[in-house]
Amino acid sequence: MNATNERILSVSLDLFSEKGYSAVSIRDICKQVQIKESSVYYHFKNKQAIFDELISRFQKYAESMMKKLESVLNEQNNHLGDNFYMSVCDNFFENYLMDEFCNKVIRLLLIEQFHNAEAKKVYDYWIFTKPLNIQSEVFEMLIRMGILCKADGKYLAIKYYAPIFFFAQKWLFSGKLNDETKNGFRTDAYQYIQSFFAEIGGAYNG
Amino acid sequence: MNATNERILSVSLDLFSEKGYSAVSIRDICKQVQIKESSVYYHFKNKQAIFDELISRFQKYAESMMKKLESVLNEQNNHLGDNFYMSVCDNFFENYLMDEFCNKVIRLLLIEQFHNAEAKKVYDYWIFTKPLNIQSEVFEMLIRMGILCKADGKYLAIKYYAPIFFFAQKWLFSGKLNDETKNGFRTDAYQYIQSFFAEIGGAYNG
Amino acid sequence: MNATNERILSVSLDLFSEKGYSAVSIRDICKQVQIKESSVYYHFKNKQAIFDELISRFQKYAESMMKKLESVLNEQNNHLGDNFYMSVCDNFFENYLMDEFCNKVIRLLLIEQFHNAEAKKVYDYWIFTKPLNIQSEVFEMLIRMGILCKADGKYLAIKYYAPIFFFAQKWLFSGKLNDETKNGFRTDAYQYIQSFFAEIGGAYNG
Amino acid sequence: MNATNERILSVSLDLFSEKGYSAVSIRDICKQVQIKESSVYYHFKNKQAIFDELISRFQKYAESMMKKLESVLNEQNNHLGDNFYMSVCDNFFENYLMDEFCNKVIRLLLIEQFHNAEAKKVYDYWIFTKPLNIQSEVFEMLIRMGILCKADGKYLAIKYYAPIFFFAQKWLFSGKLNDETKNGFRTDAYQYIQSFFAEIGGAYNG
DNA sequence: GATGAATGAGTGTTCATTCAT
DNA sequence: TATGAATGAACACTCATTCAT
Repeated sequence: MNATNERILSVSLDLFSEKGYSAVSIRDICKQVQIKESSVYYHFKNKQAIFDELISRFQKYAESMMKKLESVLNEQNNHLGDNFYMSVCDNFFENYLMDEFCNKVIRLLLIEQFHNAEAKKVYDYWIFTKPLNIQSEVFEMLIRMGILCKADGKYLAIKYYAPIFFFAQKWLFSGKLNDETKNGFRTDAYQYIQSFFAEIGGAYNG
Repeated sequence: MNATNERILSVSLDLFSEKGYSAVSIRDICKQVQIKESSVYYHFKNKQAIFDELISRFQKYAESMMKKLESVLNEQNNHLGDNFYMSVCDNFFENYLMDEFCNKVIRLLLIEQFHNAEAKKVYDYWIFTKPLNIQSEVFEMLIRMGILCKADGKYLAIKYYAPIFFFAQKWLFSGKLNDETKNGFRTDAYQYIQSFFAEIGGAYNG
Repeated sequence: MNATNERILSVSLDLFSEKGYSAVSIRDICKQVQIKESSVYYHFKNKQAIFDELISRFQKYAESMMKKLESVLNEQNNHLGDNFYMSVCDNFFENYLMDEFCNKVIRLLLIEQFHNAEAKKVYDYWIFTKPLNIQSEVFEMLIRMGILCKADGKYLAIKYYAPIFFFAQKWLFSGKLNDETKNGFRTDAYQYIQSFFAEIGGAYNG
Repeated sequence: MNATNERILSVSLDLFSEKGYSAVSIRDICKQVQIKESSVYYHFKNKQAIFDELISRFQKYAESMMKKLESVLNEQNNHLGDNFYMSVCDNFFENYLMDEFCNKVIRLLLIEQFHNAEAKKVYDYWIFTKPLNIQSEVFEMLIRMGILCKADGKYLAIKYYAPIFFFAQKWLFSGKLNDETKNGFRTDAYQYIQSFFAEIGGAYNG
């Protein structure tokens, strides 16, 4: 559990998510892990492999997260479960955007998207495309059920998601993540969601 | 105008805004400017000074831009001029977010905010704080005039600005800026603004 | 026989004879032997010891080879046995220059003579000095027997051996050793030998 | 003339020709040139570029050498000039095999042919193919003129060249090149040539 | 017999910067 | 104004080797 392997990954993620991949040297990592530089290469083929492993783990985690969200959606057949929407939000906020590991990887991707085409693809998919798709599904379901009258679920999703994304940038992905910033985000986000659904038709059963 | 001085700045901005400050070497810059590396140091104290000059120029430009916007606001005393709001938007979009020079600097700040505390401060101020302040003033004015009934101008401003920011990220600050991306942004943004004001109370006189 | 010990030696010789001692890493060897790098050090003190063992085995083999050749010579007392000379050549070609193991070691020595004084000594002895000495003995015997009239057996030996050496370089020590290259060598070498003895006085009883 | 540029090349050639390309580090070179390691990269793109430049210069030199030899051949129309053959030999020995620069490059190629396919090609061409071609031309000319009766100029060339090559290996390409080794080579080579032409038909007009 | 883990010494290379000319 | 030449500090990475298990 405290294997060197994992310590390298953990320290690397910490540093990468603060300064970006290329601004962190193997020396920097080793200083914190308390091993010599050459030892890193016993555990990882090269610096890139550390990055890749982090991204790969993140993708596995994100995949399972999103699957869970989608299964919650699919369970709502004809009538909405109590607080079903809240549970989707909670999961997405607490176990994704504010999850210790996820938050750091997203931060890292946020930085690296500018240097690294692959990182950009991953970032776009897991921060834009995928969450928006799920959001669209939610709205389309609400429309199908006659709860929302608006026709275009996709555009609604963007409109809904943009402020969430905005608050996330403001609170969660700049500076350190701590209880204060987490609460800042929660307050802004939930307040916004409430007023959004109030406007849209009172469908929000909170 | 074709002074070496300016050519260094121009090439640097091009490269910095594509790959970030530290991913661009003096070599890279000189290759494009067609001078030798040592020559750079006749014109600038060091690499950082090139960056600083770019940021300084941007800030001067942004300052005058924002002053112009505020003066437009202050001219609207008791009754709104025709298309006053449109002119604020147009200016902000065309001469700021989509202005060749501004767009590149913002891109650069977007990248550098993660490595450089000063860059973060500048980015936050000119992309979040300042535009939101102006937006707030607009909404508060509309509320004062009785055109909007909503009480919280600041919150309204965020809600309004977030999707603009979102569309800007999507169209204007990833990949090259060209007519296609500009039009993509205009379409999304103006459509959103229209529906926003439609919901808020028909105050949008477009 | 399938002992790790032997597999290390075999793989090492293969690689050394292709790329030279220092261009082959312990990693490379272990990849092919399918053991971990640290395991090598159970069997050999260090990398050099692998090399040394190969050379030592080669020297033992060469020594016995040369002794056999000399005993063939010594058996020819007053009258030459049928095909005696042919048998010397055949042995030298087939069981030395073209022997799988010998060929690889000679290749290795050929490469290493430039980096390693000891290797140079071994190479010179077993490729030049010793073969030339035996050759000299042959010619001196032929002169003693009155078959050849030329006085200087040593110079004759060099003149005789040089093209053999040349053909060996051309066919046997560049690129892979296979039936095609072996036959190329045999053809050139035997044709040359025939014409050599034809010129020298018809002493070649083939 | 004492430009760093040239000093790097000169020292590199010295070291490369002694120990081979990869056994010589940039550090080794810099120690002798008395510059810092990073300075090398002002003059050459990388280590390989030093090697390439040396080979390129050698090839230019060899090309002009061989052209000169061929022009000597072409001048002999119907009757052989006095000592024409001697002049070909002298040139080839003194200005090629024993030329300070050439000798070192050939040594280097001799070593590198085993690690480097390109080096092998260059070595084979300038040490085997090209000299043998010229030698063949000589013999074919002598045959055309009726001075030699042997029909196969090519085979004759190999037979003639092999001992030269052998003596070169023995005297010129192992250990340092100095007056002693040069004289050793000259003695062996000229003695051999004399006896070769004596056997072949007295065509040697020395 | 074999290996997981670690390491010191070294390799080629990049980079921002300096300074005399 | 511009540049040729040089450099110190850093960087990612390789390699032979050691040692406890």
